[in-house]
Amino acid sequence: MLLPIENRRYANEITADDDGERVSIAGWVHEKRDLGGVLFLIIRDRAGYVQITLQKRRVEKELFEKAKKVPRESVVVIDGIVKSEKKAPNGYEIIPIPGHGRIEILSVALHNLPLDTTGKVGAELDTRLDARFMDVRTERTKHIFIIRSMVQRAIRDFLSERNFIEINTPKIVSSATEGGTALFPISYFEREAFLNQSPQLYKQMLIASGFDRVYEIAPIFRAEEHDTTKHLNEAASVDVEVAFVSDETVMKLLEELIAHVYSTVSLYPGLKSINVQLEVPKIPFKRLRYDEAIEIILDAGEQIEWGVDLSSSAERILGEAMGEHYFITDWPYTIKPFYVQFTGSKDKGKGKDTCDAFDLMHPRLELASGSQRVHSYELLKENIESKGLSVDSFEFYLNAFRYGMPPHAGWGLGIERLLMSMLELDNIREVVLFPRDRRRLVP
RNA sequence: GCCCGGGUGGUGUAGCGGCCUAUCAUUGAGCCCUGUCGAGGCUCGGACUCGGGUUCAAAUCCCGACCUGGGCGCCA
Repeated sequence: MLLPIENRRYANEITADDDGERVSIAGWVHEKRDLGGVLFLIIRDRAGYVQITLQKRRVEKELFEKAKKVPRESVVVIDGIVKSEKKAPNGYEIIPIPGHGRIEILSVALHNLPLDTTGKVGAELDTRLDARFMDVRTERTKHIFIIRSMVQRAIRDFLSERNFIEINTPKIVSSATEGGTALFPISYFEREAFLNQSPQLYKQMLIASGFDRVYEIAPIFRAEEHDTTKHLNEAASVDVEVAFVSDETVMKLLEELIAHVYSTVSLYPGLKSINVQLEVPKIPFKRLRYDEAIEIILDAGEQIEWGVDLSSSAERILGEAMGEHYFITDWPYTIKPFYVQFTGSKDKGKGKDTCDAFDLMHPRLELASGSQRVHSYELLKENIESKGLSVDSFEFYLNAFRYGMPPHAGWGLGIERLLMSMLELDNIREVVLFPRDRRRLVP
């Protein structure tokens, strides 16, 4: 390597004040502007753009020709002097050093790029996903994924500050977590196994281990054939479980987490290239009981019976009525999983048995769901049986409830849904680098 | 899984029976141009998803396959 590439500066580490300094820059050739006697190369790195200016009269002929011929999106290193220049973008440009000046091409890009990285010509999502590596070179997409990283870091910071232990649970499992969703079967040596739909059972088992506050950020897999803008077959979930607390406590934790994530992201300057105005939601979020939600939906003229899950249009009606984040609480017991705590007395006598479960809703879609859990071995076993599931296949889980299991509550939050709702994106695939959906397995 | 749209140069599009030897932008090649920042000007190259059918004539109409966008269902 001829150039000091490892001491290179990022675009945002140079200013007009560095006038006269010798620097090296490494990146992709974003644009070339050939004016005949002067040639501008716009080099893009992770942090931004730097203009390299070559004046035909002042540089060696070979260097000028080389710069003129370098294909867009090629990777180059440039060694030059910073020159303060009002006419240049950002108020400075890099001038290759006379006599020593050099532009080294580290990797030549093919032409006929799969998509335009400058934003002049758009591309459809499908085209972008096929060439995702190049799509991430565009401003908007790059910032979406930097924000995704910020969000995950903010969540980890928030939870570890509150004394949570980050855990890792298996993604290859022997049986379904809770029924309901379809699982992907895989071959595990001589046996059949599945990809995990949720860490639910394992995080609860760790509550019995004495880790009284746990969380995991990990993929979940759902084999549903849905093909919509808000579903994925592989998604990322933040799962939290807390011992010795009620559902109300974990709801507070959840809303505080959401507010924390929003306020962290709202400071990010890259938001403007996604064209979104981020308002930190006010907490506490409104609480809406399931029966109140049903009233609102019926008042809007939509047919719905007490005891069923909410349809997409029902969710929309509620979203419009609420206008901001809200919780739906007191769900019918029959539509929630066996590990959810039965409320018991709240609606006694009405034949409408509820449970201590909640969903966190954004006006556009559901973000999270959680509950107070059953911690009695007997009750849990009974629930598994009454939901028509096999007690035998849950033995490994039930065992954890027989030797000292504290009361506990928790939730699972979809990271992609949080991101798409926060960034006002129409398609959940926008926030996944390499999404897995009904049709897409590559790249 | 069901219902409704759509597949035109690398990308994004116009055209929707004959005027298509297919529009425009961007990209690429070449030329002119010393301050561009969506640089500009001129020249050139590059496409009708595939298969079958209707018709004197198909990018255009019909059928099938594949791909794709949206809605519903399922689901988080």
